[in-house]
Amino acid sequence: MEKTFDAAAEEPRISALWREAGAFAAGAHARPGADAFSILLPPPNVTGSLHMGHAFNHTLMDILARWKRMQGFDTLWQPGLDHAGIATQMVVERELAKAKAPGRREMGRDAFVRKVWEWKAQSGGTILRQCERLGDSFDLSRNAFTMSGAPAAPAGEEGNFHDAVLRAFVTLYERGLIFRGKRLVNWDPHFETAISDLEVEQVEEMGSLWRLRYPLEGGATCEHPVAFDEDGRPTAFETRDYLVVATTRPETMLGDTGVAVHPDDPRYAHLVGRTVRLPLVGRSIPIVADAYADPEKGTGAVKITPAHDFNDWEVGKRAGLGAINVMDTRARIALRDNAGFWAGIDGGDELADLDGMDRYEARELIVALAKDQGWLDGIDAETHTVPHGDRSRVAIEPFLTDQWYVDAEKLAGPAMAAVREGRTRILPESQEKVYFHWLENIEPWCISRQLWWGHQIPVWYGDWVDPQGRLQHEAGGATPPADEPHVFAEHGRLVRAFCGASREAVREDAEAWYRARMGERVIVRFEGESEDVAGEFPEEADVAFVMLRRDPDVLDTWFSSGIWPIGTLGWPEETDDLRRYYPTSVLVTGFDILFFWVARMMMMQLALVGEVPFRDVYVHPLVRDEKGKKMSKSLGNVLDPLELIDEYGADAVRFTLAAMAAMGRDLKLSRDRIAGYRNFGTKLWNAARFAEMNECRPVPGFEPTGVRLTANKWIVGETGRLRVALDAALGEYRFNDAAAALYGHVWGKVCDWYVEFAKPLLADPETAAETRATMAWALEQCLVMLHPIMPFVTEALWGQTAERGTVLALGDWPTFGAEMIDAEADAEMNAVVGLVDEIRSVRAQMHVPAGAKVTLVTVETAEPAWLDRNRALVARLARIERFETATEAPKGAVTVTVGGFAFAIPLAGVIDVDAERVRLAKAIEKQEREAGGLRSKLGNAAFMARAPEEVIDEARARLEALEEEITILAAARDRLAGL
RNA sequence: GGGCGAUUAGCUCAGCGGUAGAGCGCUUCGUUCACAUCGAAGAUGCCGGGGGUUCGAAUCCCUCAUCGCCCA
Repeated sequence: MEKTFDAAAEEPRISALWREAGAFAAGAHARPGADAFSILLPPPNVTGSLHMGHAFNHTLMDILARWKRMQGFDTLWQPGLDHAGIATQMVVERELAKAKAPGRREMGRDAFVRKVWEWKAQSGGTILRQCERLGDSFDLSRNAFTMSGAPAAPAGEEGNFHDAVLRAFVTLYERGLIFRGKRLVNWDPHFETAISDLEVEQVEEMGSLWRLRYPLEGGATCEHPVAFDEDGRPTAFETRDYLVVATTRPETMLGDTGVAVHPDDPRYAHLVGRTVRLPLVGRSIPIVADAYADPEKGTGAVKITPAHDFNDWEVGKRAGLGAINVMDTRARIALRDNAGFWAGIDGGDELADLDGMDRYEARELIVALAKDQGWLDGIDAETHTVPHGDRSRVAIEPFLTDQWYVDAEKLAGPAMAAVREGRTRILPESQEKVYFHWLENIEPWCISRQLWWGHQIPVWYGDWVDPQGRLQHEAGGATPPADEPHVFAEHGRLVRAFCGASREAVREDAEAWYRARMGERVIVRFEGESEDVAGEFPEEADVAFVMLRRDPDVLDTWFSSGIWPIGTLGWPEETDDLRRYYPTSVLVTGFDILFFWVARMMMMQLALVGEVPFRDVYVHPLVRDEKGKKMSKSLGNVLDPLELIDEYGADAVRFTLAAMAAMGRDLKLSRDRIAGYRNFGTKLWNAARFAEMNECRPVPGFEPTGVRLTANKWIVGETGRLRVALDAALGEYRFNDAAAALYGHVWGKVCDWYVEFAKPLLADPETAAETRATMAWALEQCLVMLHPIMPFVTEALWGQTAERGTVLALGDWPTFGAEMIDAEADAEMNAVVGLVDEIRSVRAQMHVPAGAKVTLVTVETAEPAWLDRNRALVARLARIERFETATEAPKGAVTVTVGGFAFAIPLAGVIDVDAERVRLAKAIEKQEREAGGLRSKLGNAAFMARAPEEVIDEARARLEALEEEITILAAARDRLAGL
């Protein structure tokens, strides 16, 4: 064997081994009749590449999957990719621009979608190959994709996911849980699409607060304070014929439809109901009373632009103000063909200059005009939060449009109940509160996107026909009848919506509806279909013809990933997989997508199949850099997991992540830490190397509880202890405890002590055979139990140390436990360890040369039995040459105590009396401090009366042992005084 | 503004009612036949401040301070 594990060379070979063995197939290594353990890979974006967050998330899942698989559960780890609407469309558009190819608009929708599929075939899914480097054991034969089976999907992209998404939409639509509405949305002017609340990030920016003067109409005036007394009360006023409003967005004044003041604001009470004349525009707009106007902020009067601000929208609704949209989809001022804008005004020349201008240019121009025309009252610097699109990074524009919404409030109830009733657990518990808080305050979820890459909404529109059979072609401005839920106003006319999972279903539905209103001779066609109706009604000339146009929008990516749990298992078909693996066992995810994904999956699965999607949700922290900063490309502090794997090996990276995965806190990753765990792998490797050199090979039928030698019994017991601790930790997602238990066992027990104990035993023919077998077994168990966290090095050693019938990934997880512990062996070896530690410590402190051999004197008539039996070990580990007994410690010796026995080490000529005096004094002081505490405790009547008996007994026993040691040490100190 | 969390050894963090822990770093010693990606030994803590509950508090409660994060 080499001295170290060559991760770079071995890892690909081992990955291939697993692939060939089909080790990750669902159900591999399942016991007959085993329960299922299923876990979903949160589908990475098809555009993505593996970053540290994935590496962490995947490592935790892989540990669970490998552990459960080895335990014999019917394990499914379901992988797949997310089509990631905006992100992918963005990437492909960027690629097209880079290649100087025609852009999206030039090539048209169908061609563009084909391009995206081409791109996906070529470079999508890189991330899944990168996952192999990490050791992810998901079942790639079941790889899913959120766009599989979509109409334009090329060969090889078949699947049911598209059908499932449409089915989900139709089901929710039919149950009234999806609706269409005209309201303000968060509009991304860069991508020209609506986005949901969650995709908006609030960014704090330095900005200005502009004060604008709006002239009062009808001779109204207001008194404005100009001087104050020392208590801040106004003492002098000036009469003004204008109102000052403060705004951070002067450009939206073009769409103002009112000015609000607080109802209790004495300054303006008399003005409520009057009007102001909007500068530049010339529109008369009312002054309204609304508590939204904060008397403390600005001037206390606030301009109201319902079409461009969420708060103003609400004020406008309350006050009955109209909403005038003054921008286009790219957030440019749009006035020319804007009928709503021109209604009732004729406007000044400046408006022509503003038309078509970007919103920020328009802002500058309007401020300049205000200054020139004397209605700019002043400018204050102010910081404020500005909403930004999380993908585009541009300021979003509240925008009045028709969009599809999920009535999230109705879905939230069952999602909260499921957690409240414990059908789904969220861990750590603190995340439950976050979950509830969000669901309790949930707003309708905007799910339509004005994009091309995604699931096109399965809704078609045809002209509305009223119950009397009259077509409403030109019903401009008509509002949909209240009793008709499927009727909407589209581009100024009424349309009837038909929703269905297939064209056939929609055609049938539509035909039935139209025929009921217009007679049997109605032909329904989809846009793009032939308009030739001759074949169907050859005899009839007066056939009514209805054309259905599909809603061009696509669904929010999170709508489709929201059904990931059932969609990947074949829903809406009632598949065996669904029965077998649903609900999934656990979802492992970062808290950053608790709302985006987890809560929505809960809502959607409960709505669609009436059952929770997962039993447990383990919410893990985010990976940050060494300084605790979120890793980001712009900060340049990104640690690339692949680079780290190249440098330290996948096992080291995985172990580090597991070791740092304590619940509820961010984890800060450092290279030192990874190097440390790489060293741990080397340590294990060399223990195996030692075993190989000593011909320790697994013995078939080896029975660990049948060993005779104390040291062997001891390591068998320690191994049992580890299994219990490890399973307990993993069962509660305490990955860091699992990692610590393994580290402590392998390094602290096996390597530090058992290997050393074994050395003399291996040299003695009497004890060699049993020790070889035990050593092989103990190491084998280390490999097995370490495998979920460090799969590569353990698999390599597994294959190297014996002929195996199977890969370790499909090895059997142990079930032994506390019954393996032999209390006597435990006590004996602990005494040996204690003695060796004491002697080593004394030697180091007395500066005894490392190579020097010394004598150990038991200050007693006879040696304790445990020492007698383990002389060879102590001799070797503590460098003892001779063992003696004496009733009194020799002069010039140092004293140590172990298990109530006093041992002396004669160091005549070597001993530094002063150093020994200091050492003893220090030891006694420490013991006395503890003993003192215990004595006062035991002397405390309240403690004796109220503390549990075990605690009292424990304290007594501990005090007794302490006093014994103190006696010995004190005697040693007194003897020293004579020197 | 609302909510959540953190404050423990030089650093990064466990522990969350019964004797203060780990890794890294640091100091000293060591080329003993598994391992220098190593071994042995060692130092370092009023467990953020104050108050309370309790026989007993790093751990539970209150409060203050500081720092994060999420939602407005």
